[in-house]
Amino acid sequence: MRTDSPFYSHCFGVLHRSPLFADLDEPTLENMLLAFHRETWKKNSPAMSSSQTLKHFYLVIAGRLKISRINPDTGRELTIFLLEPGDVFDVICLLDLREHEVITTALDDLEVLCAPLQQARDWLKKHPEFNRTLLPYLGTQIRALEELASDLSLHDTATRLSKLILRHVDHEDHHQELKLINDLSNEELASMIGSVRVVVNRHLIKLKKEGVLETSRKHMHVKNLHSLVSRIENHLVLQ
Amino acid sequence: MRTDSPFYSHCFGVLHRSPLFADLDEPTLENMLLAFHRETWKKNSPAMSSSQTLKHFYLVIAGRLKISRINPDTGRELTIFLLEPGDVFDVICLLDLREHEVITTALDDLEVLCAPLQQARDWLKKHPEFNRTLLPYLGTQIRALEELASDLSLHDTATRLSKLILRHVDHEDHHQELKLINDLSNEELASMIGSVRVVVNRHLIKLKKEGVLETSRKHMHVKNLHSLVSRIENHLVLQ
DNA sequence: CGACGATTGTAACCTGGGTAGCAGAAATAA
DNA sequence: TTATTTCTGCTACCCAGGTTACAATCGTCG
Repeated sequence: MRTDSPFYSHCFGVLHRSPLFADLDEPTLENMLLAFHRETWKKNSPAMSSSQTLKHFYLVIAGRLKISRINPDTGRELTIFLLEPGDVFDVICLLDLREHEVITTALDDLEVLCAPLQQARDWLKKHPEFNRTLLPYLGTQIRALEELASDLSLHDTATRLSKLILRHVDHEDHHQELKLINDLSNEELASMIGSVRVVVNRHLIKLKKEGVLETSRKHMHVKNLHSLVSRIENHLVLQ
Repeated sequence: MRTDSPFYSHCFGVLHRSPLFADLDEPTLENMLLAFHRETWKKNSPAMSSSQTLKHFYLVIAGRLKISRINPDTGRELTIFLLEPGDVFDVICLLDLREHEVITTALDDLEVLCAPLQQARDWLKKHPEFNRTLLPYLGTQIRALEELASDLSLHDTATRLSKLILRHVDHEDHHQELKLINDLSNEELASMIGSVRVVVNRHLIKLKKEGVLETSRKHMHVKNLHSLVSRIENHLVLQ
């Protein structure tokens, strides 16, 4: 990658905001960036295959990348991760070099940096500070997975949906818009909580009628945050 | 810990069979063992609390340790991990030093080694070879969690139970006994697949009637492995 | 041995959340 | 503009898998 391109400095900005890279010093970062090349995918297209992630390591620069699994018999899909700029993929292959069978989908026009997987593993050895930032990053990923699993088994769909929304409320924004997921279809939301479009739609309508949410097509924002919270804590299912 | 005790050599044996430690050389292992002290819990008692795992790092030497989550409203439990000798806990705290709220239960009389968490983190820095073995270990943990989550959302209880059994068939043993879970109650099995005793019992009885399994109280072994496999692949639900 | 707790077998019943289907609205393409 | 696709809203229906309850059986411990 050329160091004088505007894209290069854009990448730099993304890295500085990523928990994985923010702590690294400039020379290390520059060194890493040079090993990457750029790849892109169009919105709503399948992205890297599981054979590619065995050979290459990706860093999301722009757009969202959905990592999911599908039951081929029923067509049901479960979103495992929803990656955003600053995230890397596939961390599991990085750890054990074994194939990781998942479906990847570009939810937006996607821009990633790509380096040989072995290269990334070398960084782990050579740059202990990268190792130091990777471990907490792994921690949050594992916690997210564990939360997903236990929610699926311990909570009903209404609670899971409320938790999903709550987790993405932008507290900085005084309108309490949702970040990352505010433009997803009911179908995509369903995939994130391990349910189905119709059910998500049912619950969303109920939440709207009760004045908790406001939605227009592919957009939603929270009107009554407090009610949303108490609904999760008390498992309230009001009429 | 004293290096001349029989317990010490027992620990050595466990470590040599653990994927996490098998690759380390003798001096490193000895060095690590010296930093540990021994702790025990009685069968069926709650083990370490989530505040303890923030300060200490544990290595299972004997007995099984169940890591689970509970929905306090319903009493439903989901087993997240079932740790056996050679496993360590809590890897998530090791990664990010944040509290990890789970329930731990000793399924047998439990013997663990315990070291200060900071000590374990130092090993990661000082012994790159430990780091090297930890990463693949993390990989298998993450894969297990991901499998759990997607099974919960994409497969029915019959399939999940069959997969659980299949995963624990001891192929070395020509009787195809189950390892690790062969003496668990229906209740515990249910917790492992995110279901409920009655449902697990229903399916087990069906499997027995069809000659796939044989069970006596708290014990089971597979009679027809082939049928079990095809039942998972084809999602067969025979009468 | 006898009694008590834990586990398993079985039945009756109920409902959350799934499937199937369609109409209308909104976005997108032609 | 019209045509086409993608979404949302809504209805009717159905069943896997949950709850509850109880009897039978097994272990084990005084």
